[in-house]
Amino acid sequence: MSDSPWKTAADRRSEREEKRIAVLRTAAQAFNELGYHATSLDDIARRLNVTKPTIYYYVKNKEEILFECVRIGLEMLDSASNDVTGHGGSAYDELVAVMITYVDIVTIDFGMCVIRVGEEPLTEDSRRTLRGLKRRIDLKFRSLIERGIAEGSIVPCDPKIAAFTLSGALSWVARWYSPDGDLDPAEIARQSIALLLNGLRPRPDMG
Amino acid sequence: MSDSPWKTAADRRSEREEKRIAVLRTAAQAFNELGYHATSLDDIARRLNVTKPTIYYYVKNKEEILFECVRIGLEMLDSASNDVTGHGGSAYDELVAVMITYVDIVTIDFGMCVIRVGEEPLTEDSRRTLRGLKRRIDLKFRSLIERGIAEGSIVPCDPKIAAFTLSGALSWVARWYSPDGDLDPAEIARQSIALLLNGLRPRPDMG
DNA sequence: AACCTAAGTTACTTGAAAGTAGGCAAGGAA
DNA sequence: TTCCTTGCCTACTTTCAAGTAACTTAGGTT
Repeated sequence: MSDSPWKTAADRRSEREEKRIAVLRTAAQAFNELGYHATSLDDIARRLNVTKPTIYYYVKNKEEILFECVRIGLEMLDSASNDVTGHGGSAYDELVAVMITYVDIVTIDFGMCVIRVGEEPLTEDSRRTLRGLKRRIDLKFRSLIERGIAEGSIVPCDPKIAAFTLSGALSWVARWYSPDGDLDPAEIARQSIALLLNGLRPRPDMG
Repeated sequence: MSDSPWKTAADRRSEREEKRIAVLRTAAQAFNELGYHATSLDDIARRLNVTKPTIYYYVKNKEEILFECVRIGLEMLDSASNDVTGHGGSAYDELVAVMITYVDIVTIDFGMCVIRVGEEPLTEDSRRTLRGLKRRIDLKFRSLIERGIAEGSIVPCDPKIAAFTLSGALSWVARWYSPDGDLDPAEIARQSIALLLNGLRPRPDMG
């Protein structure tokens, strides 16, 4: 690692990439606070201490910004759920691990953008691409549930509806969670997941 | 009931009110399909076979349309949850009944608008009013849960997080449910609620 | 007959935000 | 030195949908 004050071409490329990510992350935060339409490119630029045309130096247009935010959020969810898989645990254990990381991701910028903003403002083309990603995540949930049912570690149920119900309960956290509130994401995740695992009805067994 | 072809003043008043509701309901459907911003007043007018200024004859502006759609949806949720209460059942039974009607409501126009569109496009003033209504519904869930815990019909848990988790799981139905799909709302409600009540973990007891 | 009101219409204004044209400064390259 | 590229700016155009002005027509009222 040289500490030369001069930048190589590679340095400049990665600086540019960092700035692009900063644009996206700042936009994601603004979208999450104000909504997509209520956020102007001037707003985003102001938060970055630059002007609007600078934004266009890093991204094609506003639509691309949202598309990328949601795509990154979905990639995070997808890869997190893959990382957790195949560590030799039961399907039940893996599902729990996936659920925990799911909450972590949807409570911060890109992940939150997936839930709060969604793909509604995008063109049909972009939506199709993102739906593909969503589907992969959904199938991950379903297949874990199916495996769990087969193993006996998960109660028999319709895996499709169960997957929607779980992801719904966890996604919803992104809508009401506030970093200023008195509940931190880890605690929320713990309790919500406990409810989903054990149900509202008391169990005679204490296991 | 006279069948005179002439209309009384009361007739005309109620016809006007019906038309206003038609504007709101049509708008809600369009909002649910396309989103608030992607729906122009011209779109709504076209669906009603009139022109845009006609819409303004029935409502003040676009914001009022959304406000009313969400307000009506929330009123439906609130009054449904009150109707169900106090029939002498356990808190658990009442909660189940509330959950069933909750799904019914959020899968059709005004109710769906509450979840799919939300209040993000509104002014802070309107949002405050609607948040008040939402809070009442949330407190209904919480108090049922608290009562259930006290009675022993519901498992001990944090009522706040539990209420959010339940309403989240059920609200999410409004996001993926499609009338064209092969799952009808009653079936969805039955299965999701069963999962929330019993949990993912198998129970040794078959009760 | 003269008039009013309800319920529409056509044709316009307006405003906000997306997106663009073109300039300028700094820093390395020839 | 001269020139090119990068990165950012000021100032502009464009677009699109919300909202409005002012007319029309049909019925009922006096």
